[in-house]
Amino acid sequence: MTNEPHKTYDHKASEEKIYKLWEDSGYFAPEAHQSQAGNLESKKSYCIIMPPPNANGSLHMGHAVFVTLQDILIRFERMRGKKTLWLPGADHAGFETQVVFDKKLDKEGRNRFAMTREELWQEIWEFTQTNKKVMENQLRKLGASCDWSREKFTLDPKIIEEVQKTFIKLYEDGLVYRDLRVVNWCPKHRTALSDLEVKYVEKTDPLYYMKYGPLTVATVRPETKFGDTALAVNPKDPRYKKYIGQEIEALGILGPLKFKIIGDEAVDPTFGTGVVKVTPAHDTADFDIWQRHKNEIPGPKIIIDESGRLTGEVGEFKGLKVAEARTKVVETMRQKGILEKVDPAYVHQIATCYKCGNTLEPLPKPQWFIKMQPLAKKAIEVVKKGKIKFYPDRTKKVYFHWLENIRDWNISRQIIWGMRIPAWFHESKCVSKQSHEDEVVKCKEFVVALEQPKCEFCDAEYIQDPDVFDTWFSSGQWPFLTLGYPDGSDFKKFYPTDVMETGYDILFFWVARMIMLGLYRTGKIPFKNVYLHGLVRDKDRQKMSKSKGNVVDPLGVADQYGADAVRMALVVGNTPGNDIVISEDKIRGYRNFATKIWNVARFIAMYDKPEFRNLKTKPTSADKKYLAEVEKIHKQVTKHLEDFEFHLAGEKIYHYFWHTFADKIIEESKPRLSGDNLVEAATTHQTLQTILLKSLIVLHPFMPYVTEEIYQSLDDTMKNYKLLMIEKWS
RNA sequence: GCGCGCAUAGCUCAGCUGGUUAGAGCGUUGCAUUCACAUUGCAAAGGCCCCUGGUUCGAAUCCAGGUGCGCGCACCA
Repeated sequence: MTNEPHKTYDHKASEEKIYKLWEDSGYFAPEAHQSQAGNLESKKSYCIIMPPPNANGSLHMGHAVFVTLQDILIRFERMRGKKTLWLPGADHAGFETQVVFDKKLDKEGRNRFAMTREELWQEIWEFTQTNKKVMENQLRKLGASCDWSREKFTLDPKIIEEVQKTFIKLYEDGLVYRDLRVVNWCPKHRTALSDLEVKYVEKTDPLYYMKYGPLTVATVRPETKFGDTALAVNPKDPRYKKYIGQEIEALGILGPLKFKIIGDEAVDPTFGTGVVKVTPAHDTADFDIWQRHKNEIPGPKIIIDESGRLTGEVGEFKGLKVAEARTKVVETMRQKGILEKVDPAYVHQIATCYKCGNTLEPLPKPQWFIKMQPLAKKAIEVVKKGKIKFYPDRTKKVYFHWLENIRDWNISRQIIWGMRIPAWFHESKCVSKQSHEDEVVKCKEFVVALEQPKCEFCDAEYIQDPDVFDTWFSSGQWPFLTLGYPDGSDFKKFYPTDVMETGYDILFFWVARMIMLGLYRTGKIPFKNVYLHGLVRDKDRQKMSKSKGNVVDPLGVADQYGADAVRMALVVGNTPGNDIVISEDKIRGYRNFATKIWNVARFIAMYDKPEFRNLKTKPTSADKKYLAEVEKIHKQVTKHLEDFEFHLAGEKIYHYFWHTFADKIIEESKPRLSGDNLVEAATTHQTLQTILLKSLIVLHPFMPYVTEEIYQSLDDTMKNYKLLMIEKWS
């Protein structure tokens, strides 16, 4: 330290060097602990599976949050002597990545629908591999002490195989089924989406009242008229009771029509006219009505295609986009006198694609669904019994609410970037035929299996389902997949993991599904604790977004102010589960704190004298008081970290170090240090050194770089180990 | 419609299971200093702890209601 000329901590000179020191030491891996004598002989293990960032871009502040919090926990537990494993990974992020890649193609004037599956796959593969490398280095820069030797990618062959096995098991247990349903279809992306991927937005639209013979129907979607197969009323509605079971004649746009009128409880007599047109192909509620009246009325009549244009028996409207068709249909109805009136400002919620914001088109599609209720029941149970704890505790109410009302999960996606579904369809139409024993045999329509099956009865081939899994189906299994379930030794050692730390925005998408699928596949909970952090916002509490131009790039500010400063800014003042406010001012403040730490260390080193070594020090009562004080802070920080109160832990040590240690203790020590009484000076110096070391230990999980840099410059007599990273916490 | 939250200094927020003069950071205003600190230190100003009622010896803290705001879920055409 004495020959260190810099007056400030130079993070640029330090970070890369220090990270290399850590990584080369091997202590990111849990195994290293066993070889370390003394401190790290504990048998206790501690594991966090890192939420795998999507390999389709670079890291943002949200990633910096989880890196910081998880690294704090890992470093804390490592110093406490546990065999810590923080397992990193990356997610292929099926749909998300395909959307990002679509945009890239768009810029280049290309289109994925004009590419072969193989070409597209290969290009996206390379794209994700490049991103993955970038992200790995960004994680390093932020100081993540994770075990790179165990890094996983969701498309590793072993992982794909296990995911497919889970699907097969679900199928064999009757929890996966294939069914024709009206699904959430995005006409832009041309894939179905799960219910969670639907974003409802409020919209004001005209409500059109259309005549159907003697009755009138109110709708916002007159263009779906061509797909009507019946009318429905509430069976208790006195106005319409008499019509039930009857057939009415109506003037349609393309000519006269006949509709049967049915009674169904789902019809709300207070809405509109109390009469509903049943369009089973293009409305989920209508589809359900049809399901209940299958033998009375015709089934889905498709008049809108996958790109959101009119198709089928729609006359001159064929090929029009839905919005255009609506205008023209309304115009035609007006001319023909079918339109009774228009309520111009009807406020309602419409389903949109969470990615592109386009209106979703409900379309009937056969898809793979997971029956969620049995899985949800167990997932509720383990949390109710306290086997999994939530931080903050209130988040579990939200978790219960969702699980208690859960609906079946559509896991089919009509994209190519993802894991293929291990289902195989019979090539040509299944034909019944006579076997040699005059029995009627039937080829199976589909087979669920890892390998391509052979048909027992004919020469036709089974072709694999072109669809892929919803990405969350694979990430929902991430904890046990990454640990090498079922036979991996890591699985035996580290599962269930200790903490799942992630953003509250993916509680349903990810956390709940990990619990359900983890329980289902392994019979055990995937983790013991769930810690949820909030969304990152700017100093005006605005959501960060590129369009607002308020995005703080974590790597940019880390480069400017140091990773330690960024980490600290993400911790202090941010309570569990609440949104995280960050600003450059705040980061600058913690850069100054790093400088403060640096100078405290420099100051103490300045007063180090070789002759102190031979003196017997005599701690005064003031020294003892100071030492007790730092011990108390140490205890408090320990408790806060055990309770996942990062903000309190960070603030406490920050405040202590600056305003007690630097401002008071050091200031008061100055006269003694420079005085003539050597024993007094040596004692004082000794006390300061002890406090410094203790502080460095407590600060290390939060600000690993500057603390390690200082530790490296300390005299060996003070240290137990070569690295602060593995110093004894207490 | 159902559910979950939040309302504390100019701004962003801490204040755990109720207990002496309500805290931090940033900002503002003075003063000091280049003595380890591209600074830092000392000090000051600034709050009906949303409103109303209740429980209590005592409430920012617990309960009820109200008001305002945020978020999540939801197949009313």
